[in-house]
Amino acid sequence: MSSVTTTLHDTATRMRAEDRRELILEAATAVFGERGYVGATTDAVARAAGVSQPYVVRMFGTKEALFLEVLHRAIARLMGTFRAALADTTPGPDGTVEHPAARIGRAYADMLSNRGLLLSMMHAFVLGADPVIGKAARTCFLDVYRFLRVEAGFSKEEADVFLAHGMMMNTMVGLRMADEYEDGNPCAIDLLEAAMPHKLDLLLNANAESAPTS
Amino acid sequence: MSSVTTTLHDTATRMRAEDRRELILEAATAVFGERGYVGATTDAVARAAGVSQPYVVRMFGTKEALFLEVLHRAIARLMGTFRAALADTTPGPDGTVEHPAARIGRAYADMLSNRGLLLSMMHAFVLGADPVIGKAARTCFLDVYRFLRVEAGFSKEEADVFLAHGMMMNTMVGLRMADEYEDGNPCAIDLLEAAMPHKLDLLLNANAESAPTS
DNA sequence: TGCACATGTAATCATTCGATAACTTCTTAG
DNA sequence: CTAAGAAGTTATCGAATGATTACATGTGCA
Repeated sequence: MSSVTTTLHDTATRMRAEDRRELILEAATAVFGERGYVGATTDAVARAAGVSQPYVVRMFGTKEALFLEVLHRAIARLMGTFRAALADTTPGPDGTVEHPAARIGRAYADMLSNRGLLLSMMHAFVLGADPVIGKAARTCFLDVYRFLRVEAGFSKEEADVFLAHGMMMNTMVGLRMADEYEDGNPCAIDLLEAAMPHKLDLLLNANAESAPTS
Repeated sequence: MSSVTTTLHDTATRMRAEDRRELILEAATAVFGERGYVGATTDAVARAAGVSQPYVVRMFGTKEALFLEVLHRAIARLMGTFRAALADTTPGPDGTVEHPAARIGRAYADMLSNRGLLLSMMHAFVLGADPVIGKAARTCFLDVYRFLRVEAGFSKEEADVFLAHGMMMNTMVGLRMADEYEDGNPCAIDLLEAAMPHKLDLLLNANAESAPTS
């Protein structure tokens, strides 16, 4: 068995650094989302990515640099998804094209399944007091706001309502409120129906996905 | 000088444990709000409260127990403020009584000055994966939702909109977005005007308050 | 072929942090 | 006045963690 394990391990190693980097960033997004910046350990990221802890540190320099890259990639992916939704003007089954706000809102709901991505952002958003992470988080949030106002043409009020509901949904994800829903807690069911109209299935699917442990 | 310092120190010590407990909880609320549950250290709480680190640990048992008490006190204070606003039916200067939602919304805005209180809650809200803190955080959030629906008579949609904007404002506080506002960042000014209509002064006042450092 | 570089790992270090133990000092009831 | 308990500290420990160093191994190219 040992030889089999060793063989499997050997065949799995020796990846191009660029690809390994992606694997680690993917794992780090999940771990940071689950435990937050301080609570996540470079060792947990390494094990989730299947590499050794020193390799993670050496590839990104510091844990802070790794988190910043996770944050920037999360925002980049969010904005990429938004831009694609904004540009997608193919008519629906009824022949009409949805309003831009509706298309972007749907795109956001689709991202609910990527818990690590949204929660890595949220963890950054509550670390404004950190001189490095706080500054980066403010810049990222303002980038999203600017996109909504300038590129998507949202009014102040539209952008406010959109972002507010986004923060609300992120909070539901962060709280793992779907756990209470699945436990049959009637108040939680009521709350989630209120907060995630037509999007509950997406949240529950996200909840079903496994998260890296230990 | 040493004797003076010693004297001052001596006169400041020897408080009733109950009062000292309040001091520590107040300090812990600020520290947890600024650094989060994992990032906050019992030593930072102790120094902010003017006591030794082992005293903090022994009084509350564990850091986790201290955080849970901070969280529950924050929610209790929030709900107490909401209940007072709901019960306060004194007419305004124009002789009319505000709608309950407007009164509670104003009460929430008044709490923006207590950054530690709101952010300790927010940090708990993104730790849903923690078996102890996550469970407590879900229960607290559901208590607030139940209050809005049952006691304040909010509809599902009203509660959703209220909570969503609450999460949005908390995020602005967590991001220290007022720093960008004060730096004159036009996008930040636009965002804060959108997110905090008629409440910007309260956020900026909160920003002016000093936070415990080191 | 063989060497130079890229891809990793094992071992270890210094710090930090929560927690515990043992001790000191003040206060107060009898 | 004095013992007993309350209030609080100093010293210290063990575990966890980010980072560093040195080393091993596979791989492509002249």
